[in-house]
Amino acid sequence: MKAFEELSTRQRNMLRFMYNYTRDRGFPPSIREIGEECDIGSTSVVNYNLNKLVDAGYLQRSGKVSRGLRIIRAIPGVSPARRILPGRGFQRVALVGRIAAGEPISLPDDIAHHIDDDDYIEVPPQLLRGFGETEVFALTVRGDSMIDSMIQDGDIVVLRRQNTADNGDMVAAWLPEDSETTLKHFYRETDAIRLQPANQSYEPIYVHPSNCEIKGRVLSVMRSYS
Amino acid sequence: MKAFEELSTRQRNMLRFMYNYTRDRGFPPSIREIGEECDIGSTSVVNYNLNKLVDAGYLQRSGKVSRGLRIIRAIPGVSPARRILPGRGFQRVALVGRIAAGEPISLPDDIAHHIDDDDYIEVPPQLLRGFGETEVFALTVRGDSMIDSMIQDGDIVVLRRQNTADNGDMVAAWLPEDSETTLKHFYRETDAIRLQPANQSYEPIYVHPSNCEIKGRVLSVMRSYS
DNA sequence: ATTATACACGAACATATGTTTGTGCGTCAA
DNA sequence: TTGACGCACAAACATATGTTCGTGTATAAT
Repeated sequence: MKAFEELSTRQRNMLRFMYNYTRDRGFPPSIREIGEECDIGSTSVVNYNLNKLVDAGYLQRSGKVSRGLRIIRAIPGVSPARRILPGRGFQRVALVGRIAAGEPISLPDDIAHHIDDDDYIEVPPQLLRGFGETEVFALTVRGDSMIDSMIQDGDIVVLRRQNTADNGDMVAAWLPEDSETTLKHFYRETDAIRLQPANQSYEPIYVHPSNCEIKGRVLSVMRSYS
Repeated sequence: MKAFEELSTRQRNMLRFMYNYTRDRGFPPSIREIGEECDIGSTSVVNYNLNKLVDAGYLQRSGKVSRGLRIIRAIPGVSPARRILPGRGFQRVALVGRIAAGEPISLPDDIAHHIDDDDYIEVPPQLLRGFGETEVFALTVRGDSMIDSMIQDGDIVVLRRQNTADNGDMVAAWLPEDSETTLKHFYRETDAIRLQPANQSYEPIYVHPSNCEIKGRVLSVMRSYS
């Protein structure tokens, strides 16, 4: 159970490479691929150091099977990023921008296209309500203008991309006439749309349907205190 | 992009096997292993159906590389369980109870002892601020009494167990004389403690230090809209 | 009947890949 | 010196594993 710093430079490089490779491709590298990347001429040297890493408690090996490697201990200097297997475990959600009262929400047309980018946040399953990675996105809230909806500066809101809403839904709405973006509970009245703050001590807003573009439904909010 | 139910029984079995195998061993199965498990006599049949799964949008294949498989779409009926790669990924946090204005926070003495229980919530790393599983716990907020601190009924607050606080910290405090629990920003003044709501439109509370037991520091809040 | 298509089988093939063996080069202790 | 040990290299070896080919059997469309 050696500490990471006690490993040789070569072994640290190998670990990092294996980690990144597995994260990016979904399966571990072969011995020869490790050698190539870490400038090791001979496969036996890779094999030798792999066994060292097993002894040090970082690796599991399955004998005789190709790519039979598994990193079983956290190593510094690597980013977790995307999951190897999809599922209702944790999901990465594209953090596509920010929301503030005075500016429209600008959404890239194709959220799925965002997949290759770096701006991601990991969201626990309870907060996703069953929706998939591609239909969900996240925004950072800027300013205190959403305070009547119990959302403050720095909060991250997770939304599902949709243009309609049911009564009672919390939605992100763009009000063209007011040049306002807001997060409110949606209620369709006979002649207007009522946007109801989450905090009872604030008054609802009434807008004409033509002055209310729904951008998405709010699924959840995450806040971190510094 | 076929739905899971449109796949043949054989293909569904293959997907599930690949998923479980990868989850349990850390790397994908070989073609022959898939065939053996799914009662397929010929490797070419496995190969054929793997390509079908690629067409259906469930799988990625890396040509010529052994075990070059990656499941890229969630499939029903499998449990995520352990992560393939270790890391500062998600952590389970004990959900030890609830907090409401009228009742004290009751914390089990040993949070670590709670580990075997079922009441857990998974928290993304950003919200833990580097603290470990044993020093952190979570509470469900009941009632609207924390509304001045931008926290509403149903919210889950993650706290670090501690009895002191620095100025500006958001803390969970039990006020014995008032029989009140509250979440506020903590400020030590010359003669009293000021408990400042997060929402500027509410007034601070001043209490005597003897009437303020700090239970923990609030690290983050999670909210899910139904 | 004919063609096309989806799916399945077995066998042969090519090679990607883990394993082993022999050797050499340092450092350190006896 | 000597020997042990950790680490590295190259080459040969054995096999695990992806790929391809020829064939067969249904079912549906023409």
